[in-house]
Amino acid sequence: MTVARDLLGCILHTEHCAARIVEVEAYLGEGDLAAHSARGITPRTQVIFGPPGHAYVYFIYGMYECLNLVAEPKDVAGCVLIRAVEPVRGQDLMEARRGNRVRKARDLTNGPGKLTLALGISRREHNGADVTRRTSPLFVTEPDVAIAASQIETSSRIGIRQSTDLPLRFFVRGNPFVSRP
DNA sequence: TGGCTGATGCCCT
DNA sequence: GGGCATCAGCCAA
Repeated sequence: MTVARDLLGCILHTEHCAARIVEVEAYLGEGDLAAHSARGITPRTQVIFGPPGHAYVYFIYGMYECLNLVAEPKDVAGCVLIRAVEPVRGQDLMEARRGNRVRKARDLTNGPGKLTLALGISRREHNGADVTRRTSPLFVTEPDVAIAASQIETSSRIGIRQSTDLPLRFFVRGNPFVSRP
């Protein structure tokens, strides 16, 4: 939960692109039925139970991939879903990868499935990547512009059917790339 | 502007 | 075989 808030403002880097994280959701280990880790270790969820600072990329609804960052020590479940980012570098490439249908700038990366497409993130190439190393195909660096605590807004999580009441979604107030206010 | 729906593949029971 | 941490397009107002 603390990690989730700290990730706001951080910069996510892939090979040719960089983007600022503006919306996240925390998924806890115990008692959080909405989390993929709720039923223990499976082939899909083993990364979540590994060391922190690694990427958990999963496939959903038959066509989208979503990016999480593992937040808890080894053997403890807990991760942060990256829900929206603001492009910083490589915007042309993001547009090319998203296709010509994108009309407004914010539609490029204002959702978990959209940002993985735009940044070129996939299970095959990025699941399990160590995001603390600059040599990694996917890594995170400190904020270029600090996000004040007063700018962080909290809400319940989006798109889930279990544990819908927990206040575990965090986003930057007023940022146009946030998926929903 | 907001609500509904089809697309589509994988994971787990 | 059911359900899913989604998205874009369509429709009614």
